[in-house]
Parts: sequence; C-alpha cells; structure tokens
Amino acid sequence: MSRPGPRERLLEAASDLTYEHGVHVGVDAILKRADVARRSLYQHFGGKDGLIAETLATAGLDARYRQVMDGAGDDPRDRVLAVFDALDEITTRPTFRGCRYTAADLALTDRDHPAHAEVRAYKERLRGLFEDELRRHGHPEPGFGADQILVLIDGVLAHAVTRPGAHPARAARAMAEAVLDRRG
Amino acid sequence: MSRPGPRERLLEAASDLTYEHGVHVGVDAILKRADVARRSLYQHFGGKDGLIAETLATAGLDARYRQVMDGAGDDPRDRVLAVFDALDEITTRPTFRGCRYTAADLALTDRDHPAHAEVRAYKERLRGLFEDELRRHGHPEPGFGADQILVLIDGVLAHAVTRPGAHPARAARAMAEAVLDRRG
DNA sequence: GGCGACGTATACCGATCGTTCTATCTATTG
DNA sequence: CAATAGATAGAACGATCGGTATACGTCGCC
Repeated sequence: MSRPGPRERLLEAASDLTYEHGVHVGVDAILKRADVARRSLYQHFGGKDGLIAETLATAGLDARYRQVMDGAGDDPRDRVLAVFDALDEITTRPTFRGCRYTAADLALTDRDHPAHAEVRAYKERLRGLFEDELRRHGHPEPGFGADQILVLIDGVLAHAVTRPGAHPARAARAMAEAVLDRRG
Repeated sequence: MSRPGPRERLLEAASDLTYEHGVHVGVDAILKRADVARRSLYQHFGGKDGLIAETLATAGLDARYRQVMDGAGDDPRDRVLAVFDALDEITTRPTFRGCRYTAADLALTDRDHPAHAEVRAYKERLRGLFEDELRRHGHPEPGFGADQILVLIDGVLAHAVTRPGAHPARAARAMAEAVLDRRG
C-alpha cells in the first residue's frame, strides 16, 4: 500500500499541473499537489528547472504513439493513419490543452533551459519512429516523409488549441494519406 | 518629428517583448521599453491583459500573408506556395521565436483571457484568405483545403521552434502542392 | 485666465515567485 | 542501541509580479 516516493509524486504532480496551467505554475502548487516537502524538490531535481526538464523526459509520450500504432496492426499505412484518428479524438476532448512539448519550448524563452534538450530529443525520437514505418512502407524518402508527418502532428496539436471544432486531425489525415501514397 | 503617442509606443514595445520573452514579460519591462508612464498603460488598455489582447489584434500579421501572396502574381497556386517559401526563410532566421498567436494561446491558461478571442479571430481571417485562393483555384472543397493549409502553417511554425534545421516549411510545401493538385 | 484631459514620475500595496534555512521526525542499517 | 540518511514542516529570504495612489507638469480649448 506504500505510495510512490517523493520523487515520483513530484514528477506526476508537475506533469499534471504544467499541462493544465503551463510551465509557469508555482512551485508551491506542485508541492501541495504532490504532498511533498519543499526540500525534497531541491534534493532530487536541484530546482524547478530540473523538475520541469525531468518531467518532460519521463513523460514518455512517444510510447503512446507506439501503442496507438500497435493497436492498428502491421501495415505501416494503417499504423500511421491510426495516429491521426487518435489525434482527432484527443484534440476534441475538453481537457485537451495542446502539446506539452511545444508549449514548454515556446514558454521557456531562456535559450539554455534544460527542457529544450528534452523537447528536441522527444521530437527526434518521434521522427525515428515514423521514419521506420515509412521505410517499411517503401517510401522513397523516409526521412523527408517523417518530417512531413511531424509537421502534420505539430500542426494538428497547435491548431486544435485555437480551433478544435475545425477537426484539424481530419484535415491532416488526408494529407498523411498523400504522403503515404508515395512509394516505390 | 513627434514620436508616436504612448498608446502606440506601448503596443510596439509589447509586441517586441512578448515575442521575444513570451506573454509573461513583466509590465515594468514593457513600460521601460516604451518609455511610458505606468499610468498610461492602465488608462489606455485597462491592464496588462488588455494590452496583450490589443497587441495581437493590432499586429495584423494576416496583412503580411497577403503581401507575400501579392508578390507572387495572380495564380492561386503560386500565391499559396509562396507562403511556404517565405516561411522557410522566416523560420530559419536566428530571431525566429515561433508563432506569437499560438504561443499566446498556449501560455494563457486562463480560458477567458481576452487574447484568446483575438487569436481565434486571426486564424479565422487566415482561413478566409486561403479559402478564397482555393476557390479561385477550383478546389472542390475550399473550406477543407483552407483548414489543411492552416494545419501546415501552424505545424511549420511550431516544429521550427524545436528543429529549424529540419526545414519544416519545405516538407510542408510539398504537402501544400498535393492539396493544390486537387481541382475540378 | 482657467479649466480639464493627458502624460510623467515615483512611491507603495499585497501577493507570489523560486530558493535557502533550521528544526524535527522516521526509517534503515551497522 | 546508536548512527545516519531521507523526508517533513514551516519560517524566512530577496526579488518581482500586476495594480493603485499621489503629486507634478504640460498641453489644447472654451
């Protein structure tokens, strides 16, 4: 019955609160939500910046992409398109608040904030994910195609913040189909 | 030789500083940059929120899209593609900091901040712009196509914050061509 | 001349920010 | 048992936040 340690509780609280209120949430709010002593935060993460960065690193959102694709079978085309079907569902939820990585990258104007490296690493992992699918699919330029998919995903997540009713994921899905039509 | 009034100076200072440091810049920094008395801000805009909102409303970035398209001639296809050529140039500039509208929408988690309405209005104006082009072009679904272009643009601006070297605008341009190939 | 609107300058407000500190409690380990 | 490491609780730090108040100066206009 032992609840997770202070470190894990801090990461979860930070993940929830930064998604809901942005990276500018106060440390006090995070501590309260995590039910953790002030000191533990600085012990484990060195400060707020470290906690934010580690939160992004630990989020492991790319695993969810993998999961969505695995649920769509083996065909790379089905697997990639399933991502946009999932995005349409996610972006129309009332709790949707945009992409936490993009939001963090935009909000943290200090160029050498440790979070920026985590965002870059995340998006490059995603790129590798789609590059593999496109290569299996027989796409002539898997790298370029992967960048196209990434642009579509970021576009959906960004646009849905302002106009979720426009269903940007459906618009993007049609373009993804065009990307997938290039093969051989 | 008279310099612009306090209102105009505030708008320009706020525009510069919010783009460079996000909407969380301090009021003091804006006042200092604008060389304006504290009181004038609250006289003209009622508060920081009003200034931020009015800054977005006044920015008139959609006029720049029009300008780029007008420089590309009359053919709707050339005009739309010119936007992505311009985006490639803009997003690789060292001063590029992302889309100010998307950034504001993500950073202001208070759902009824007056800035949100300005962002929505801006993106809907943009949609109308592209819808007109696509209709002239003979696109079968100008509204849907315009949403696709908007997703591409937001995707480019969002992705370029993290990976400008990937030239997302070029990846998007290829997809825009596919959108424009649908006609009749 | 005198009025009122506008602009400036600066002091000040309470609140919150991220961080450091001291002190106490608890659990494991030798 | 004693020793130590980790966690908790909470006060306090200086800095900054957005916003208000006071006082003074400068215009245009009737």
